[in-house]
Amino acid sequence: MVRWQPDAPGRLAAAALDLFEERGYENTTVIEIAERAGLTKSTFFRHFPDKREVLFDKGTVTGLLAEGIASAPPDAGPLDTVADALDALGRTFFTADRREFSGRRQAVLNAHPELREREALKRLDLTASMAEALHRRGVPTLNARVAAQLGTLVWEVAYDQWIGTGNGEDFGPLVRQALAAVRAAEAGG
Amino acid sequence: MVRWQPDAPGRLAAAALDLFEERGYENTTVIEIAERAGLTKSTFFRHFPDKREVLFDKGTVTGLLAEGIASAPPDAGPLDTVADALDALGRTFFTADRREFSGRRQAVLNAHPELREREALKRLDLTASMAEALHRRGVPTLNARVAAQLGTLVWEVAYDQWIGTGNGEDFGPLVRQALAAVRAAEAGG
DNA sequence: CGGTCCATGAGACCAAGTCCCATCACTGGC
DNA sequence: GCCAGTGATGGGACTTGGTCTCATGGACCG
Repeated sequence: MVRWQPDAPGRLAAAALDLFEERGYENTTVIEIAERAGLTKSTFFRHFPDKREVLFDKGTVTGLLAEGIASAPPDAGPLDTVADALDALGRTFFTADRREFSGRRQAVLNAHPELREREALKRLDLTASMAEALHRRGVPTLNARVAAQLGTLVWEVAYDQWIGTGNGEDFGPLVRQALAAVRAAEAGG
Repeated sequence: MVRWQPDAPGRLAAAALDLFEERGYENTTVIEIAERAGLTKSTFFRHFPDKREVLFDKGTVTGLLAEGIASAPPDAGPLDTVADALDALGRTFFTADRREFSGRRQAVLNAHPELREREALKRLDLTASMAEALHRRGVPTLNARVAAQLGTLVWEVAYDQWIGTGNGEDFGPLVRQALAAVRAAEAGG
């Protein structure tokens, strides 16, 4: 008989997602989230810096992406490097078992301005960290920023597809497909 | 003798910027901002939906940019269209007399995560509205999104230059210069 | 059996944000 | 000149997010 149920952060996140779906973000209290997870407000704020953050994970994606960029083939161009990193990220993070959760989460994020705002910040930081990682590979600053902007777009397109796809398609092919589409649009635009 | 001093929102914004510079965003209370402007908390929240918003203006930039895109020469390519719109925006909004204020404001934004977060949301919405405006001109969705991403980068680069420039250079030339640089980087990346 | 560690609980406290009602100068009609 | 309506402001109660400090009690180790 254990005293504490395991994985308090995970239970809090699950409870929060449930409640946000049921009553909406602003009609859900932190205390209610904590209670549904069998915990208290104190414990909630010990695991998450604020209410919004309960639906985000602490920089793991950013870190993995930066690693992926660093360890891409040295002769790859900037945008291919980013695509490689996204592909690797998909293998370790956007696995089939996470797809349903990601879809529910994304729907909630889209529906609530406060959460969209947090997501916007994450995306900005992600783009900046991609550019920085490319720069560390020797890509000139502005080229790195261009590739990061386009890479972010590739990511958005692929992620939307991944969530929307009914048959559980893998993330990697979707990335490559999105990359090709963005390149075509770039050439034609 | 008038009862109310004019331009309450402006006075609140000025007071807020002063106080954020002096003591930092999180060490400044909404009540203190209101008092410095000779007003009260009630009035503050009547003019701004929340504390962060006091340093942002209500969608005027987004609106002007969308207009600029709609009224660009019909034969211009997507990215040129965006650059045109940025140029027009510079003439009506980023005027020389606003440069010092913009610089102070930007320094404060950069220094405080909560404000950076709001800025990130504004930027995301701006990019989305650019893409939408381009789409209304007949640009295919993905081409529009690519141009919006690159246009946002052009804007960032030009805006940094504009703020950093000591001799009060006009916004328009900085936009064209940034556009050329981004295009060169795109070709070389 | 006893001490230490660590995740949690409890509750006071402050500031952001909402809401409702009072106030008071200005305006226009009579 | 008086009176009613309008609109920006003030005041204060109230909820909730977020911080902080201290207490609790099981687990692990000797």
